Amino acid sequence: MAYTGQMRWAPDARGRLQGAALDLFSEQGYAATTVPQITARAGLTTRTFFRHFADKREVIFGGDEIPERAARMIAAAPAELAHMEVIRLVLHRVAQEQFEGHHEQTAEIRTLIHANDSLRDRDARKRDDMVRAVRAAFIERGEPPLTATVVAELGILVFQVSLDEWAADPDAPPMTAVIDAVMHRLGDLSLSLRPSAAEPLG
Amino acid sequence: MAYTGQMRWAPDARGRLQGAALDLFSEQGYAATTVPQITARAGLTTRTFFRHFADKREVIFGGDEIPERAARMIAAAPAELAHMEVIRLVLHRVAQEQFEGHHEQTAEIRTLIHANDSLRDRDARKRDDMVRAVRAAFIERGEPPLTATVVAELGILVFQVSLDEWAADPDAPPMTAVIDAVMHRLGDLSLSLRPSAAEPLG
DNA sequence: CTATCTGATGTCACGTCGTGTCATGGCATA
DNA sequence: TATGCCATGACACGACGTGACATCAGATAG
Repeated sequence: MAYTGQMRWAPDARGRLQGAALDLFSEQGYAATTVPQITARAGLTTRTFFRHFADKREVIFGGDEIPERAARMIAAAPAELAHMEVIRLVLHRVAQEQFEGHHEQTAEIRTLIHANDSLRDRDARKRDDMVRAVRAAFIERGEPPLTATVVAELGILVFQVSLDEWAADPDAPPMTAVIDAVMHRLGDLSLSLRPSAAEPLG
Repeated sequence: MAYTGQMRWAPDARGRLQGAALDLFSEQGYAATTVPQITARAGLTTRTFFRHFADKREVIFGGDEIPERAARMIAAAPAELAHMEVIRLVLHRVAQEQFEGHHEQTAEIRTLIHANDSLRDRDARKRDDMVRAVRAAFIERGEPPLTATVVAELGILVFQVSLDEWAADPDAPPMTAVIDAVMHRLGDLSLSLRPSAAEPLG
């Protein structure tokens, strides 16, 4: 299936590499696919692959703008909103704009990631990157560092759990609904952290 | 500093490799240290390194029994304890038994990890492994899956934030106190998730 | 005391990843 | 036509990680 013709100056080299990689990963698995295989299918050379992606995993994770967008949304959120309501607002918008309507593709990528330790590594660090970005945004809002840390961790916790729950269920409700469900469960659990709260535990 | 003598059958090869690696990492940095350098200092060969550690990073992360121990503690915890009190109990014990008294060494390792993306990757996946173990333990206790997921994520969130806060501060209070502080902050923040809670926000 | 077995280590060859460096080919612009 | 820019190619190379087989110390049996 490798192109023998002159693809060198065909447009969208990066996109061709991503397409070829995703195809091969689903055909043979991630580990069994080599970079030369990918570039052969895309009609490019190995060296060019590493000009577009820092390493083999980035062909899946590359071009993620969620941290920046989330930070901007937090900065633009009404000042009077409670911490976790800012989180809810941002997550809803990210869900709608980035994921809703791409359920199948998202599920495929999540499956791929969960099947390979090297990709799980990278996915877990991406989560950490998101936490850092959100934390910085809340500090920018004037929150004390520990509060910003915990809010950011909580927000990304909700995001990650919701994303995997949503992606794993073929008949899942809209991702915004999953987010709300996770946040509600979080509220239940946190009750026992506040002995002052006078509600009995379920 | 490389041993020229016959170290081949000297005891504790694994420990010698870890010691040599940690020394070299702090002297030259992680990325600049090669596996042959490590094995030369430990008086062994490259091949032997990879018999003891699956890859170069595992010389830092290897031999981590926290997930198993945490799972056993959860299984043994009194059935009437609220979710987050089980978490608090387990985290206190892990803090006391694994970290208290090793502040300096812990801080050094955390610094090393935070300075290198490849190690951050691995550290982030280790966190995910802990979440999975804790989640499984709560499911074993009879919790529904989503509750188990969120409890586990929350628990490990507290652990990770507390560990880094504690390690980063040379004059930190006991780690158990940091854990309690983080959990208290978590309770504050979660208030806004429960509109029914009648307390005003701080 | 010797034979044998076992497990850790050594030796060697190899494939893949990822980078440094310089050469080349298309395209735009003057 | 000349010039420069930039994406890509070509090549060499070091480091990572693995498979296969050889070797050596110590334990155990006879």
